[in-house]
Amino acid sequence: MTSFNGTYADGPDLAEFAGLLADRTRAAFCLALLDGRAWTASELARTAGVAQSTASAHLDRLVRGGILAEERQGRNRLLRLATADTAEMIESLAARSPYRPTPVRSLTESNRRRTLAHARICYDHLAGALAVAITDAMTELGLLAWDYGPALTAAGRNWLSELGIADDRPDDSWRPHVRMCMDWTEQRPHLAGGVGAALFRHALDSSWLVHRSTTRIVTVTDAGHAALRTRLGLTDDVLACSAAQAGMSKDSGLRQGGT
Amino acid sequence: MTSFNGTYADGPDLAEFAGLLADRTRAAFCLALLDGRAWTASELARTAGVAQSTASAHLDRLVRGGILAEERQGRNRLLRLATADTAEMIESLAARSPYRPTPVRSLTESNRRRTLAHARICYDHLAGALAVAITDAMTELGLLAWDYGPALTAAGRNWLSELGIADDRPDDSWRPHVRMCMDWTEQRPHLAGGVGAALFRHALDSSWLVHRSTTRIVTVTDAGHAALRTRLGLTDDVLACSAAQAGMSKDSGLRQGGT
DNA sequence: GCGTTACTTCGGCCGCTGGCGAAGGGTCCG
DNA sequence: CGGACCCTTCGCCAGCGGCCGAAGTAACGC
Repeated sequence: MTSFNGTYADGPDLAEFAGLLADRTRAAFCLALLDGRAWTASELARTAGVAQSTASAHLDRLVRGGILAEERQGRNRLLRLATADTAEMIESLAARSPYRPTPVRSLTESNRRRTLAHARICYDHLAGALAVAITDAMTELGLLAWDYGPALTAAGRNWLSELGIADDRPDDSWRPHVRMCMDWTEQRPHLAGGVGAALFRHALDSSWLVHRSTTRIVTVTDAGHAALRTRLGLTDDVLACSAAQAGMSKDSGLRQGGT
Repeated sequence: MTSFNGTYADGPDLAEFAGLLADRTRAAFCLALLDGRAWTASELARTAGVAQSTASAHLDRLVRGGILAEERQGRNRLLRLATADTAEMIESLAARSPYRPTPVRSLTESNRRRTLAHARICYDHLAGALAVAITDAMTELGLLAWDYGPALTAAGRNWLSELGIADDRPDDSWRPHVRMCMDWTEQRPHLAGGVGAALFRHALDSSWLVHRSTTRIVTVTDAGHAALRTRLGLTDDVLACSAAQAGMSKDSGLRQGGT
């Protein structure tokens, strides 16, 4: 008698699905995979701080539940988020989730967080303060309009094609090509969807941004500084990693790392 | 050592948030509340088939987590989904969730499911086969365009204003006014967002549709039949509740119930 | 072939979470 | 004021679910 749920027994089993994400370890996997890469099982295990055996079972569940896709490569098990759509859902849940603060343990830790909050990868597009600033600037310049939900204006489409950005279709055609993604550090929307992804790809290809592949951190190159300043009117204080602080040495080191 | 999650310890606590929905009872509450009404605590308890004490604790958690909003009215505790946004999120999770079939226990049970799959309320808009058909018809007639994600065309805006539908802003202005909501019975998108809600409201106001308040079931009136046929070209087989079956007596009874 | 590496399976442990009913506190109504 | 009703608090119980480590299998490289 403890298990019978009367009227609403049939229908979608929301609890089961949500249960997939309702575990620290599995959630850590999904958040890590938000960088869009494919990870191996042991990388994920190490990141989440659990034994391989534990990770293995969790990964089974996530794959079976359709959240992750796996690909076997020899003795490696490669895991990625199943679809862009899935990433979108996880983002939106993450934005609603309470922030779990952890005491800062070191200076490098502090730097990591600051750079992460400034610009990071969010599956296939850019997130963080910089992403929000870009979105704001595009609105300011009349490239984005918000009247009927976020959309590119004619000027916006021109702007993109001047950059040589192919305006390709999103994989799921019924989903908006221009979409907003709630930024969990800024609690404000930033550009996502097909256009957001295309713009991010362009920024990487043009070496405006550099992505060090082991983390989600993205850094702005000198070329990126110039481009974003002239094309979007971004100011230096937005482009630099938040208020000038320690860690500039690291920053500048990374900045000249642009290919 | 069992609880330390290394690198990803800080950041959004996705697991905690997902945990709110990862319980049969709490999920049942949320799904029930998708009808957009405010329910009392005991109504919810009864629907989910748990003791009041159990429900009380669950409701605390859901309110504390920001999923539900509560309002005390004398000795009653009224609960509703916190925002339209919340409803949207729950819908989207429900659409991804596995369908949990339950053996059909009776004829009325079977009828209930059939009518629910045909047309039901989904927070502030219409869902079910009828909603999908309406969306398809609007696309067919060039009222909706999908090129850059779903949007109203100029013709669509005219069509709405001919109906006298105020094209009001959604509460969250950064979210698309025209949005698609994945239908969990049809597994195809139907119209939602501000426009979807306005259209549904109009349909109720004009007595095209009738909503019996104790369930999520919506039925089409004779006026609704006529209107949807002439305005959108819907055919009778879509308008009637799926393939002609038993239960017509009930149907016709409801249909003439239009105010 | 051998050792190494990557992942999986198994058994056992522990703690969290959800369940109940009984009793207690508000609120409403007659 | 008394009874009915709605909700909450409390104590207790049961079971699920996550964790680990050890042993087993499968792939790679020398």
